[in-house]
Amino acid sequence: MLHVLHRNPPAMTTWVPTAYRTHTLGEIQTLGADLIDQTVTVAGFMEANRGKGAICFVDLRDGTGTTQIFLKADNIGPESLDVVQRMTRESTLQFTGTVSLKRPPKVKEGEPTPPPAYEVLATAVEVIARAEAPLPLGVTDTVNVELDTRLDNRFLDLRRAHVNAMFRLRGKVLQFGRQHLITEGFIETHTPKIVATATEGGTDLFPMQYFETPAYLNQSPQLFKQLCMSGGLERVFEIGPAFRAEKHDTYRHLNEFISFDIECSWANDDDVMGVLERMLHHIWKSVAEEEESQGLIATINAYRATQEEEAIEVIVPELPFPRMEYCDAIRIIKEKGGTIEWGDDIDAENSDLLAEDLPQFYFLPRWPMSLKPFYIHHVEGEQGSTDEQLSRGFDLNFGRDEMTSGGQREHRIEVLIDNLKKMELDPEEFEFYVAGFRHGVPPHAGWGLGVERILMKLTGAKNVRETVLFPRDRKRFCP
RNA sequence: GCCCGCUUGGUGUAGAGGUUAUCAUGCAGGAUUGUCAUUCCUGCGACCCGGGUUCAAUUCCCGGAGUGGGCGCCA
Repeated sequence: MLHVLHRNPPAMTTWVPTAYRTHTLGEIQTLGADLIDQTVTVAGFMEANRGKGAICFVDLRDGTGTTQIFLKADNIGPESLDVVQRMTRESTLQFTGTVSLKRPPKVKEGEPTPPPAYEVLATAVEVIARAEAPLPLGVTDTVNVELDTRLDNRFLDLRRAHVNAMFRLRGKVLQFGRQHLITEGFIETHTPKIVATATEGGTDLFPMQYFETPAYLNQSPQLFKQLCMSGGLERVFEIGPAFRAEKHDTYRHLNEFISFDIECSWANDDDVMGVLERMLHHIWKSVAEEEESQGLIATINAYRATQEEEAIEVIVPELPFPRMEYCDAIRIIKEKGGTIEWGDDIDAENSDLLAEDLPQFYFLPRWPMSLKPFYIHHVEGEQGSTDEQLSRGFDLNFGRDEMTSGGQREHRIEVLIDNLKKMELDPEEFEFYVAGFRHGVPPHAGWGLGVERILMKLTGAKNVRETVLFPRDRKRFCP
């Protein structure tokens, strides 16, 4: 039932009364027994009104839950009653009244009686903003709405319980991830988003004007977080936007996304894979165990049930995550009949073959150096099956989808300059970066994780746009 | 960028070369009701744009626009 919203705030949250309300609607339910007969002022969106006669019921919704407002002509006056009865759905209303125990619904014999609920017996109403009708999309309607229609009217879409839950869950995921990294000694940083140099090779960037000079929106915090290592910050993380002007159009790509990045000194690729799997494990475990997060998942599942979609289940991944080295991945793909040669990138079709046996998280370490960017470290003597140089770069996949790429970074300045030249990049253009390696630098490693892709896996979203408030893609940058 | 599909009331859909274009949801009005996905009655509201074929096109063909899926690339 869609009206069962799992939005009551956790006990630790304090909702201080504001100019427009003395209590949240969630509080009316959670504190109801103590509030009986007290006068309260509440405010919210009118989800529905029932009753055209001498009485009327309003389902009022705010950010914490839904509560029924009971109106009787005797209490509120015939004029106010009429106003509410004629009110359009999703209008914002403010009610003053007394808290009372809601009469229990009639239940069929044999069915359990629901727990006590509370309502507000209204004595006054204030229309704050009347909603125009019809709504571009129904907030509580059971009809399916296409993603494009939803995104055009995102503010209304967000009022839908399962969509709202998605973004609350997004906040939770960021909170749990942040929490974990802090316990491992990482500090939160921010790197610039306006950059002078093409970050990793000069393509696929959004150009912009910086006063008199051309500049770009940064595609990744990569080079700057490495400079933090040279600066002795030792362990940093950043949760921030990255911009890529790639003209892709798929369920998992955005032109602006939030990158969850870390960089860690005195560490190699294996060390930061450990950080990554511990962090993801913590996020999944927290979502699976924390009451409020479970409520959000339940809200999403309640909606999925109306769409006849399978319920999502938060399966906490076991530590350590499986590791499948690049060479083994190539071998397995070939065994399964996939078309691939050593040195090729692993395309979607071949990823599907790997995902048959590894449907959840797994690491793909030790890619060929030729497939990795200039800043990735390699160890001489580590050769693949065709004798070519392996790198210390890795990916983390969830089934067929790439979640993360990371690796140990090249801290040897001669090798770094050599890499730049081999990849036909001009070391001069990267002078601001290369300079950071001239006066001592710790070996270091790190990764970047797509927050939206994590959310997709957690919530069963089939399109990454579902996990972003106002997604930017090839065709959309408004709203 | 390439390949494939789709476009019908506010939303989401069914459908046929020709009669009043289906259903759900919604909206308006009414009856009933301490309701709770209320129920019942009445009404409202749609064939993406341009061209072509045809006696007749919303339906078939071509083009455009929009949109969805797959791929490349990536997080």
